[in-house]
Amino acid sequence: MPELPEVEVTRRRLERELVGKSFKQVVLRVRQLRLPVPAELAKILPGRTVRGIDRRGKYLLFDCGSGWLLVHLGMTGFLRLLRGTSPPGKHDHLDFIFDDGRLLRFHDPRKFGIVAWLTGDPLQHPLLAEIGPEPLSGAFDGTYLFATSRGRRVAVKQLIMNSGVVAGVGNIYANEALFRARIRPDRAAGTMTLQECTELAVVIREVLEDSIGEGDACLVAEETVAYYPQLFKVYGRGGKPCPGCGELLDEIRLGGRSTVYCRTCQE
DNA sequence: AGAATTACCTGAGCGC
DNA sequence: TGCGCTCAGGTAATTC
Repeated sequence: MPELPEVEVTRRRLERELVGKSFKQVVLRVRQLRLPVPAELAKILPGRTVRGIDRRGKYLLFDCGSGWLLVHLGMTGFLRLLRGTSPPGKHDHLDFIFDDGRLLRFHDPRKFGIVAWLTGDPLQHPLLAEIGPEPLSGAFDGTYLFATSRGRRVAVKQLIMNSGVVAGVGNIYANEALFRARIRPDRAAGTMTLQECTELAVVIREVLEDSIGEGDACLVAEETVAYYPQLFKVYGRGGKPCPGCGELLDEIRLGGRSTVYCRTCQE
């Protein structure tokens, strides 16, 4: 389940490997993802060079000159970089073949991903225009979070998972950040003090950066997927001892999402 | 406007 | 062995 750190690690690796390379061919096998993959990609991309790769939230943006290839990995998607030809497996929906023989393969069993072609300013595209500040940027801090949360009764965890509030914070890192900030996930967002908002903004950045660091450190040769459960203090550990105090962790559902916290350490 | 709910999709795990 | 159910969850769309 790619979250922001996994997407960022993928971005860094692909940036190293693909910038300067040109598309030679695009193979579309399954086009029905969350949005239909435009068939024109097969005509638009060949001959274009990857000038750079950016990220906005969990979206990857391949700068192709006068247009952008947008990729979202959804829940189960990943991009695999191969050399030469390789028979596609189940759920290998798209291949991007480069002029140096490299093959970038989009794999996504659940088909929640998106592959789209954007012209004009990509940040003005409807999929990206309403996304909140990047959590690793200076625009996301305690002052912003405090101002944004005033008067809102929604649970803190749901607030920070709202992509319009802050980009790219999914269920795993929302749980982890709230544990680290010692804030209960079901607190009404508007009850947070400025100090708590500041702490929360800091730890959100920390959990994401820690995970990115871990991913950078153990990049495997072919895969560009990353997922580091050894870093998780609470996610997936409901009913097990709290790493802080040893009490058993509570697991509840918030907005339909699995939510794990320590009733002793978080308030 | 904010909050809650639903839809999209497949594989894994479970009870029977 | 297999059927039906629930769960996993990012995000857009829809409804309240």
